[in-house]
Order: sequence, then structure tokens, then C-alpha cells
Amino acid sequence: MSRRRLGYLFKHAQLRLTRLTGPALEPLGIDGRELAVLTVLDARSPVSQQQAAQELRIDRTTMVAMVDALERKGLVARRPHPDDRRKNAVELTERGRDVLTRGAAAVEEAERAYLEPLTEDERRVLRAALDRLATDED
Amino acid sequence: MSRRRLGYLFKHAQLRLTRLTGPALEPLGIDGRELAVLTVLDARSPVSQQQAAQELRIDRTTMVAMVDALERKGLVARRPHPDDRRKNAVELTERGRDVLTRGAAAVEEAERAYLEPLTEDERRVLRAALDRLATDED
DNA sequence: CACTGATCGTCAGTAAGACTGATGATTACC
DNA sequence: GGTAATCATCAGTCTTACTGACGATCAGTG
Repeated sequence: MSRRRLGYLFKHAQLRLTRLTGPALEPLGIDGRELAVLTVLDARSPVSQQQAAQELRIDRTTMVAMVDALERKGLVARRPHPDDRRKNAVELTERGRDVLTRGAAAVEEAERAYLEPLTEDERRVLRAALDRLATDED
Repeated sequence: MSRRRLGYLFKHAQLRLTRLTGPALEPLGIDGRELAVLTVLDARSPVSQQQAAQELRIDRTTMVAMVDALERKGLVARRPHPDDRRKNAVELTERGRDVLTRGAAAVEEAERAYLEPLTEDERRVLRAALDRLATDED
């Protein structure tokens, strides 16, 4: 049996993760990407859209669409940034904070189930390895 | 600093991998997914499109498009399957085998560079962990 | 102050990837 | 022989994420 390529392993490892986190977040009306945006907006507030985009390494135009969606759902609000009129200060609404709290717990639980087939040691090494592999030293 | 979520880590670990394997395969005119298809077709020949699709866990209709592309590039040929006239026996052309050989070497080398920041131990554990995480026990 | 260049948010258009659902041809079941 | 399942295909759709352009605003220079 030939050893599978890393690309295959990553793709399907990620697919299985999505199959767990997706349904866990679905009752809250968001997906994993939106939860990530909520997390950054909450932690770094008040933050411009581009700062948040850089934090998550997503495109600036993608962030526009994400904030659009979250705003439509009433989870965030665009406000004029105090220091710079070009920027939006994007803030979580009360409901946004609630969804963030519950979403974080749901994902935590889903990740626990996801990692269940691994030993404690493997989980630790996996996380450390991914951390380094995900970082470009460009 | 808050621990990043698995979804983020997987996404960006995969992005960096693609940034290495993509250019490595580019001179051959294929991408990683096409190389994977060539690999399966070569190992299991003669194989129907759906068998190959199942092997790689991609959709049957996606496989049609992949074989279309590979056929256009002269790397594979659809032939009537000896046992079942519904099936195509998809086979590598001579040039397809050459591209597979050189592509496999190129990806091997790219993966080596990709894993360079990890210790030998970490590489072993990572692979074992991904293997299990990528497998649905459904 | 006036100019130049950069930054921020936005929008339109596009491209890749992968799906659903339908179809015709063929095969297997009984 | 008739019904159900399988294979490859196609059209259409959906998601994700991009490029390139735009107006508005800011920062630095002289």
C-alpha cells in the first residue's frame, strides 16, 4: 500500500473536520470562517476590516463579504473609526458576542471529538507541527 | 496569544504546501490533483473512472472533468473496458507515464522542503495522525 | 499650503473546485 | 423479459476567493 501524499491527507483531514464543526455551528447560523472573524473582531476591537483580514490572512475583499454577511445577521456593526475616517471600526453586537461564546464552545467540543482517535502525545505534536507548517518564513 | 483553531492551521498548512508543489509541477503542465489521478490510474490499471474516483474520494462528475483535462494534454486515453461496455478503461499514455514519474519526483522533493522545519519525529507523528484524522469511521 | 503616494473599503467581474440532478447506454437480477 | 442498478456524461449551480478598478481619506515632502 503506497503512502498517501500530504495533499490528500490534508484535504481529507480538513473535510472530516468540517463535517464535525459545520453541523455544530449550524444551529447558530454561522460557519467556521465566520466564527474566526467574530473571534478576531472581539479580541482586537476596535479593529479595521483590513487589520482583521491580515490577522486571519484572508483577502481584503473577502473580509468585506464576511462583514456584510455578519452584519446582515445582526452579529456585528460597522461604525466610523475614531482615528481614521477611511476605516470602519467593526464591533460585535450583543447578539454577536453571544453567538461567539456559544460557537467557540461548540467548536471546542467538535475538535475534541475530531481528535478523539489520537493519543494525547499525537495531539500535542500535531498542533506544534501544523503551527510551524502553516507559517511561511517568506 | 490565543491558540489557533485547527481549521485555520489546516487551511494555511495546506496553502503553504500548494505554494511549494504547485511551482514544482508547473513545468509538467499539471497540478497536484491531476498527479494524484495519474498515480491511481497507473497503479490500478485498467480501472474505471468511478473506481478511480472512489479511490481518491472525489465526485464521479469531478473525475470526468479531470480525465477530460488529462486526455486533452495527451497523458491518458479512454478505451473501451474489456469486461463492461458501460465503463471506460482509462490508461496512461507513454507521455503520461513519463509525466507521472517526473511529477512524483518533483512532489517528493517539494514535500521534503515543506517538512524541513520539522524534526524527524514530528514528521512521523504528523503523518500517522493525519492518516487517522483523514479516515472517516462512518 | 499643494502634491504625491499610500491606505481603506467597496464593487464588478472572474476563475477554480466541486456539487446536484438528469440522461442514455449498458448490465445484473429474478 | 422486465425492473432496478451502474457507468459516464452534461448542464446548471454554488461556494470560495481572487484581480483590478474606484472614490475617499490620510501621511509625508517640500
